[in-house]
Amino acid sequence: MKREVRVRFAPSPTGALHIGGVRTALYNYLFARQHGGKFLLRIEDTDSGRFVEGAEEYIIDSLRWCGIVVDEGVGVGGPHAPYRQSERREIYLKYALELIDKGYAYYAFDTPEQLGELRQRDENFSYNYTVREQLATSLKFSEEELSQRLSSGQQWVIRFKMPQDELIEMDDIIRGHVVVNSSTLDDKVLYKSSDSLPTYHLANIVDDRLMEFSHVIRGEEWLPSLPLHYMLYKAFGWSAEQPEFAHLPLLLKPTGNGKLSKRDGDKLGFPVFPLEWHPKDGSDGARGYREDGYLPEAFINLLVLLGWNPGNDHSEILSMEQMIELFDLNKVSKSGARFDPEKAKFFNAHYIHQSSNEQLAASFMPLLRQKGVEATEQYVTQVVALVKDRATFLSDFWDLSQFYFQSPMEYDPKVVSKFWKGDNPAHLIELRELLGSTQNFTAENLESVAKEWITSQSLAMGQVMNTLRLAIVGRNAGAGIFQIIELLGREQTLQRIEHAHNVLG
RNA sequence: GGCCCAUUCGUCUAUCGGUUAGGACGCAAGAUUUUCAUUCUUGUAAGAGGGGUCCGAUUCCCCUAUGGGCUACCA
Repeated sequence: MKREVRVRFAPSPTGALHIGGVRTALYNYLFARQHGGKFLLRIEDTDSGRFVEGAEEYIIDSLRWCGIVVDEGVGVGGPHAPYRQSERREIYLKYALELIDKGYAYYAFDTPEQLGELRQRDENFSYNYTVREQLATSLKFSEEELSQRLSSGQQWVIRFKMPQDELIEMDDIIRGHVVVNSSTLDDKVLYKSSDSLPTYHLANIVDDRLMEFSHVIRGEEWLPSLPLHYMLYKAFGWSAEQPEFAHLPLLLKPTGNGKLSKRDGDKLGFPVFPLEWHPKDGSDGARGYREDGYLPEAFINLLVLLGWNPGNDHSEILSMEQMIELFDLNKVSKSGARFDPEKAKFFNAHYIHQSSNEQLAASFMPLLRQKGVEATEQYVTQVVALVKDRATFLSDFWDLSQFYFQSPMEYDPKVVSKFWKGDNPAHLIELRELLGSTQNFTAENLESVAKEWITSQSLAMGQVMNTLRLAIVGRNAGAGIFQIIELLGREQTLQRIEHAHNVLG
């Protein structure tokens, strides 16, 4: 019997959501949608010390921008609410105590200072079966001493009693069968009295069970704690209901070694976060894909391919719908994926070229208004049609199209020295007359009229055309010159030629 | 150091033991073009090393090397 697919994205609100995290969310989402299941958002804020204001909103905004829809959880609610672990704190202690009752866990009274000392004395110190009987734990205390310590207000933690020399056999959808000897593991803290909060491990297992997840899809950094998680499920007697696991490969730096970090983006000139991040405490923020001019479709497309591929029978250009249809956890690669900013650009350029002129114009209008440009949506749509093939980012549009809205402020010196010489300026005056008197002011007609004239005068096509372009555009770039001229209109065209003469002589 | 995971063109990857090792990005060349682009065509470039198993290994096993992750009262 197959159970209902329920998966979750469970970030910790310790800062902006890294693109690796977005990819994890995306894979979870695709998996859920493909199986007609639910995608949940849970916030794991059990570390009061690392809480960052605004991080949760950032996470929600990022998912929304990417088009990843949360079915249940923080921000939308649901039958297992609350979904913020800090609001579930009263749940966890019960489970920790249950483990103590069953003999799978124990109280430990070591202070952080004492532990620090132990680690300093022995570099390889491990809190495990070799030392727990000697340390200040409930394992060696009499009941009286234990209750005395507990009631004295002394701080304690509950640790998992990792068994000695037991083979823990695990299965991972991506990595296959993994076996670890329990003796190499330590007694992880499950619950701490200092803030009455569980650690990740306990909260994670308890919540995953309570919220009835069928699969846990998370980053590879969690693989080392998978044995502990297996042991916890077993200790609670939940092994039969335990979710299936899939550990995703990490996202690596574009160059050099190590996993992608915030500083790589700063150094190499690309964003590591989906959205711009402004910490409320005034510390350094970071740029985002959205603000850099990426389309969300391009962003998720480049992200989905970092660790997964639809295979040779399919294009790498994938819409969310196609991703949902094709995604396959079994085909996720095992090794870390190096992020390639060049390919990111390719995807964005592609999606911009594919976008409708109306859509692009709509996102361009606000920027134009900011620049103080007055233009109708219809005109902007026509402009966009002519420039979009030259754009890689939404943010390229202004540079690419400024001359459609304003006369050239300056003329590219290189182009000037190449074409504003000899008889060219004089010819341009003649061409101006011609354009001024041409009745049918369309690109097609203008072009044939101009070419006919150039040929009849035995002039060099390139010389005349480029001089004209210089006067109209200011540099050697842009769409076909007659398309530009048609859009600009007769009056503006004649004016610009005249203006060029006035400025360039 | 210990434990775990990984290793195919520069990068992302395909290959379910037998292929001229395929695709995409990048790069290069060409075509189109009055400019800049777009687009199209072609090219470039790979199984970490060493042992096995097998008629046959990129594919399965072992060792080495390299890379990565974890090793907190962080997630």
